[in-house]
Amino acid sequence: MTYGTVDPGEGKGAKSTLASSVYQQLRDDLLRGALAAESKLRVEWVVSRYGAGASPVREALNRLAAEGLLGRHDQRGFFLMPVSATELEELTRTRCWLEERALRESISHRTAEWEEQLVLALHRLARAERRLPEDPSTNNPEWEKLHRAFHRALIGACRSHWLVGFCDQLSDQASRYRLISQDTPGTGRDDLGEHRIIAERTLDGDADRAVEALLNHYRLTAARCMERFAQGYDPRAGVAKARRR
Amino acid sequence: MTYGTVDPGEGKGAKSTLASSVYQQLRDDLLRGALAAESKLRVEWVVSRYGAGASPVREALNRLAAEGLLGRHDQRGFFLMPVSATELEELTRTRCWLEERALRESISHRTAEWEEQLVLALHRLARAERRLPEDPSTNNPEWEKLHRAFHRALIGACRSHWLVGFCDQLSDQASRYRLISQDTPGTGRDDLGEHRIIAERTLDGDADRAVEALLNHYRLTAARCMERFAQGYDPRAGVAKARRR
DNA sequence: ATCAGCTTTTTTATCGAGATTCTACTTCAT
DNA sequence: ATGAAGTAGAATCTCGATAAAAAAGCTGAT
Repeated sequence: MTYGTVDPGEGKGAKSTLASSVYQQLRDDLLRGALAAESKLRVEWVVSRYGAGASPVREALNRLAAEGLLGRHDQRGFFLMPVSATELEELTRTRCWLEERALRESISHRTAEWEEQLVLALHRLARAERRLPEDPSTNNPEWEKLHRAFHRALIGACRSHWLVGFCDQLSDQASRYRLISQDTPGTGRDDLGEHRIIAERTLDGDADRAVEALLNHYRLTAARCMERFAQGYDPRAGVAKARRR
Repeated sequence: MTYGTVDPGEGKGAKSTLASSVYQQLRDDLLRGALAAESKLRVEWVVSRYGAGASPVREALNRLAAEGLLGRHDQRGFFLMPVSATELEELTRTRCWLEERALRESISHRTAEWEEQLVLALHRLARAERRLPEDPSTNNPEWEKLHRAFHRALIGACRSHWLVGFCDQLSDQASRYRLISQDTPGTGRDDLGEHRIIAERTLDGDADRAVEALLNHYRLTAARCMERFAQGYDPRAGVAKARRR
């Protein structure tokens, strides 16, 4: 009847805390779009789902709220941030501003090591399948990871961990929209080709055209989400009904 | 002599939670530079200082860590983020990138209401004293608040709450550096004049020159902090002794 | 003296119960 | 019916105690 009867060992998290473990899992599920249907996030529900006490769960929720993936009203608990077309627009706009700056700085301060990292990231991305082989209707988490790593590598030489962090944060938000809206790849789009062009121009030091390709990449993705959004997305996720105080 | 022995009702925070209250107070103290001498932040210490249980305190610490004001190592607690010259440099650089973009967007999407807010913010700032009248060696919290409000108003029309949030975050960090290094105003610097010029050029729609003034403003402040830093700042604050793992 | 290994002390992280606050529902008067 | 007031239920938030982990202290051999 020890404390963590089942828990801390569960899986791999050898020396991490329960709070961090819940944080990670919940975050993954958030980005995966797995929870977008519910607006309110009751602590008790999270507790029973991830098998941890209220205290670590609350810590995890607080972190996620500070990151903008959840919302919080004092004495009224936590809720999933609603999704909307205008929010997606604002998100994309901001993302383009920051990523442009980051990419330009990266290019103008490039190092040999950074270039190698980028080549590597592209290669790995090329090797991965976007959809799961066994179930082509589901996104491949491995691809998602490599995709993020590629974009991360792209701006890795910008000499600002702040800017990198902000881009990551926006990237998380964008992922959420993309996976919620079930953006189906392959439909008249050459994912790999787009990334290859971005990398090529970047490695060539052609900042203007690299930025152009990168921004088009983001805007195209956003536009496709918007479509799905408009046509048939169940708006249950947006029900947060921002209540007054 | 505890802080809020009588706790939640204390003062005005009628319907907020203890966690939020601790968060606010601790955050203020962090920015005020009041705690910079200690590197480690023991939970028990915070508990006894702010008069709340461990759970709300931990929630507050988690929020602050997610914001970058604190650091955290699993199973090893929280610590104050160390300060350093290179970090200040990186911070300033990032800040200039983001604020430039925000100001340009604000100017090119300006509205009458935004302009009025800006005029108002400048007026209020002009009325406030930077130092406390009774003790000229201490910064006036009221001025700090109005100063922040001014810069916030400046970028208020940029149409991105994300960008505004990022700028706020960097602004917090910059405040911390400024107040830690005890940047003494009045020494050969016309604070109000700088802000007035920024506002004028902004209201004139002269984006290029407004940005120039704004960035000079930030860079000058950073340079003054750096001086203080180099000459006589007690580096106890930076002792975080980045321990491996 | 120095360092590995063990013991003690300090600190962090977690749980379970209880107090407080909000929400939903019922009742009653207009 | 509509709306206000009161009540029962559910959820959030908080505390105090306890387990787990890390840090500090100690012993003894090389």
